[in-house]
Amino acid sequence: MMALPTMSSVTPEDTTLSPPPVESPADRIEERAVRATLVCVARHGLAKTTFDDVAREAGCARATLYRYFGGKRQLVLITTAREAARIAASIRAAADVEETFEDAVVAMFVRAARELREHEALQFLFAFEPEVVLPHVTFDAGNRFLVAAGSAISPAIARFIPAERVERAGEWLARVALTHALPPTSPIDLTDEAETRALVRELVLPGLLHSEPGT
Amino acid sequence: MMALPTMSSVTPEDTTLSPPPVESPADRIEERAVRATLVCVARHGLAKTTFDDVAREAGCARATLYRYFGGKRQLVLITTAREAARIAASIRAAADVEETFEDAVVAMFVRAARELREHEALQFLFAFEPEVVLPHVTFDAGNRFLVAAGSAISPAIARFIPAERVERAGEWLARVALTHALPPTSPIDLTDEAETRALVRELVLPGLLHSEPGT
DNA sequence: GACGGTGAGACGATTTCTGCCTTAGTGTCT
DNA sequence: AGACACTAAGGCAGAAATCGTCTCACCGTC
Repeated sequence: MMALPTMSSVTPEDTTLSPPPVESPADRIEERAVRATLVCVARHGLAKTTFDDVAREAGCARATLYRYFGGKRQLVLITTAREAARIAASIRAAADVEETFEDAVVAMFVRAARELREHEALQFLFAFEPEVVLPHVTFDAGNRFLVAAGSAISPAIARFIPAERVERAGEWLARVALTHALPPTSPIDLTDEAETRALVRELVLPGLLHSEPGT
Repeated sequence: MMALPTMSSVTPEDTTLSPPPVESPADRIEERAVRATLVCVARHGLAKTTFDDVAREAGCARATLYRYFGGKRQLVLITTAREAARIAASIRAAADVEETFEDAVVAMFVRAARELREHEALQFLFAFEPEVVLPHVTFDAGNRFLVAAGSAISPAIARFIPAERVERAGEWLARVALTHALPPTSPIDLTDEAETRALVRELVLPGLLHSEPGT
């Protein structure tokens, strides 16, 4: 069960320090709306979440949300994009503090698995509205999701891999991570660092460290 | 997160053995509907649960539910009554296997706390729709809830208490249990057997074992 | 074959949700 | 002070859902 997030007491400083800490009210409303969307989806599911719910949870009027987003569809799209970017950044950050390639890959796998497992909205969708998410993480006309995920993590492994193979390596890492992180449950728990290291050492790294570039 | 209960594979035998194990289809549908209601409330909350949802979850047609129950209101009432009876029976059963009064009281408290904590539908309501449940567990024109709860557990303590004081004792035990089991959280975790035993020994039993009957 | 019970679906009535609008209130800038 | 930008609150009409009831086909039992 999740804690009740009282949106009235929003802490003005966030953990993001890349942009200057000034926060325009527009950013705060957009931020609150995105958070509220996630809270509502985690609580009621996407189908049962209304625009009213999000506005109430965000502590603003419906009209304000219409001004920022065009409607429920766009709100969900923006929320999804934001969450994807946030998770990708989190995964890259986990890799950036590691010294070796193996450590970086293990850290990314563990971080990715934890981000997914602790994501209450995503968990709800996987459990009760899989038709909403499954099409996006499986075949969707050219593996757009896997390609995007691979591109997102490629920067984190660029310092370990020859440039011409970074994209392929990133896509493959994303593929391996997804296979183990998403249902159906795999025998390996990617949130467990030791298990993940064994997997990475035995099965993942050998495929990435050989010298021939492949097709 | 809860497991996905596939209602299609309903086990024909239940743990209830008081009535003969024959189960008419009417009982099975009513049983499925009650279960489905709890599942839906745990998943979406009471406000967002539609009659359609319950019918789909129960694996039967909406018309069938209308035949058994008159509508959402009655369905919820019957479900509530059934759950209350089930939990009360569970609490009594926990007491019945104990030898001493102290053991019985401790067992009832622990069982009650666990029933409440593991009750996903109830947890959802407390967390997100408290206005639905709070009026019933607090002042509701004569403490109907506490009186009912006390009467429900009185049979389990009748063998330890003089008959003329059983009702008052049951009502008081229910009161103490509720104070600690419901939010706001108390320092004592009633699901912890040792903590509960200390509470019972120091504060609960002394009030019940003195000889004068009170007003 | 008749019968009772069920699932599936259609139907209007009602309620809710959506998207857009106006109004009043608040804080900032000039 | 006054102009201005922005937002909360709520009204409104159309769209969509939900509700309650109905009919009909199907199926197992008698």
